Amino acid sequence: MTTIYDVAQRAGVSPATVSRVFNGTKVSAAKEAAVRAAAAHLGFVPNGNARRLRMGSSQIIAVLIPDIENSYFTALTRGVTDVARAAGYSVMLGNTDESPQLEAELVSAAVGDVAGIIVAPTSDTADYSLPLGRGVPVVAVDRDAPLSKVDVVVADNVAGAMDATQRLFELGFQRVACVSGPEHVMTADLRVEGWRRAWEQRFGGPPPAELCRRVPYTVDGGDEATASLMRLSEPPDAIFAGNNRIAVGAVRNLIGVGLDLSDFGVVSLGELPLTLYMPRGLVVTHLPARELGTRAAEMLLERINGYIEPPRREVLATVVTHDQHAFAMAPERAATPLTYTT
Amino acid sequence: MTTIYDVAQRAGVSPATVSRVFNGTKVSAAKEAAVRAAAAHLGFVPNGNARRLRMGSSQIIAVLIPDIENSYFTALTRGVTDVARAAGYSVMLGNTDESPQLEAELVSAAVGDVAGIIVAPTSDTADYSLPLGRGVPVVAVDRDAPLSKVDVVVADNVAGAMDATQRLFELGFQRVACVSGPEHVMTADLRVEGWRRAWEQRFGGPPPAELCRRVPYTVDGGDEATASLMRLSEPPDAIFAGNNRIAVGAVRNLIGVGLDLSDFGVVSLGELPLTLYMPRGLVVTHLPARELGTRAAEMLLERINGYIEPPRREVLATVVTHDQHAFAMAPERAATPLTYTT
DNA sequence: TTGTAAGCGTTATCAT
DNA sequence: ATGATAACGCTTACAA
Repeated sequence: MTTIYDVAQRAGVSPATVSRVFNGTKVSAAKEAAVRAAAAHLGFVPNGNARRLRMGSSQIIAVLIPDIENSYFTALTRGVTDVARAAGYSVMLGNTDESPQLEAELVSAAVGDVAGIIVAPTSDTADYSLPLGRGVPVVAVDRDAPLSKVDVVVADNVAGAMDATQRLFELGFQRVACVSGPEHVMTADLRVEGWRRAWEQRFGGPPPAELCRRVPYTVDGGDEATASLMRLSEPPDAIFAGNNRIAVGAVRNLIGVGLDLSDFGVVSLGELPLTLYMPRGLVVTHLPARELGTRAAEMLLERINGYIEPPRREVLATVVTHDQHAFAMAPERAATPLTYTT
Repeated sequence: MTTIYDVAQRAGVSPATVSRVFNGTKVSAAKEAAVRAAAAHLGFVPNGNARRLRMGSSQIIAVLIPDIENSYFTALTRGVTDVARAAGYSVMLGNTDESPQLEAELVSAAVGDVAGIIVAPTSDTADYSLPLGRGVPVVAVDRDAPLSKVDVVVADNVAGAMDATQRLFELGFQRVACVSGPEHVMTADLRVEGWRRAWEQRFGGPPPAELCRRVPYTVDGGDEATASLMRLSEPPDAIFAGNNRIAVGAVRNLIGVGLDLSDFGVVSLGELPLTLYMPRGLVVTHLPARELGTRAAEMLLERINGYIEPPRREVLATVVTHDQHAFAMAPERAATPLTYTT
């Protein structure tokens, strides 16, 4: 392995000068040229570990998400990588699989390797005292981390869910059910809350308990919950789906039993990727996934750079973003899109 | 920052003993307990940079993909992370955005930080002599890297494309056009070749040049190419789409102009994510995305662990995988799925 | 501007 | 089984 000593020798300078060349410190043009020539000749690449050990900083940030195959988290990650790269940081990716235990493992693996951590907590009991204690800042994204004093960037889940549900009421549906994610997952809890509020505002009372289901954030979860809901003696005439996968499962189930989605309301909180058709009647509330990621990355970089004020909490509105993939609906439908944004 | 010296002092042992405890070397039970207690009390986490510097190895592998927001590459990445984690490695993620220059930047940034690199080359002129020269193994995935002697794992693109196109002919379509990715992107080239062969086998001669378009691997690319194709004096009656995004663009365009997909053939090489509806007439050839990732990771780990035989090249068949998200089609359709696998 | 030299926190070699 | 100690490759005072 070629080191700065090899380069220095070949260029006829001291190791310090080589280091300076690669760090932008002032060096005479002649020596700089010699160093660069020598480095190129020897194929020298600085040893990142040595550099980081010496400088005590890491230039890597960890991103821990529950599901790398969900376009929502993928868009979020894209936001992070863009900001990180622009600041000279690399991104280390971890898939927590919605498992608090796996998340904890990944966090402790990351500490000692990274300059900071961006995590979508898999549980409202997640504890980040380990990295925090080591001086590694943490930013929670998409979901709160109530037990730890960390910066937070989340979407306005209650408002988004409430608006989405209200939209179904406005469309004339009466019995709007809710299929949300697991208990103790913050986004899932808040989306139920939004649904509940819309219901109360509409009818002046709480919704029937049997109309609300909590399932994994998966297609199958949405499918099965929908099946179960439709077996009720008084089934719903519309479903508020807590995320995109659940929405797909719901639609899959409804189509499977031959239901026409123009007569049955479905709303997805969160956009669908690469959508070919938006079925008639499907309403989509867009979540600012990429912005969540960029904002989280910006806040993390501030912390890394020494910002020490008390934790901040930012709530991003569910923005009016025209989904470039969502308008492949039939022409007559395109004229009056049902796509709904808060 | 707590170091092994702090722990050693508190536990009344030498730093070496602390190191041994954390590396599984034999230590008396009493001392081990003391060390662990002290470490826990102080919140000690080993410094990865120091360890890696000393050991000369990194426990991190870089994954460089062209588009983190494409479910195909996301599934591939998932495969890599699973294998990597099982072996105690972390994954560093880079988005090359299909840009050879950006890819080169990410590669040189990764060298010196990682134990190995898995990359989907953005160009058939990609050169990996830098990492290779530094002893950092590289595995090319999804696409070949003909200029560098690296291990390769790819799908059988020619066969997949050929079979897909043949399927359209079998369905009775006559003028099957091809919309593939950019020139010099290997998968795009090979998929054109597969289409060409199917055409030749069907008609005994080469396809008309104007029936083949090369565009970016994007929805818009597929949309625009389709529009252009349909303006031909003799337009196609079916389209072979070189990847999932292009397929979505093609379908979007066709639906936009009011075409019924039961009368027009479209085949996508590569699955669609979270698909709500499979339009009648849409054929999907599945690519073994996750397997590509796991295999690439396995081969890379072998190299990292000292395997020094000549470069290997593995071609994965486009497997018979029933896409769990792709069967939400109308019931009568589900009975005779058009989903096609090679 | 340039060189010398002292660490950064760990592991591994050598004694004990 | 345990402890002292010398690297690993780099950055950065401090000198010159």
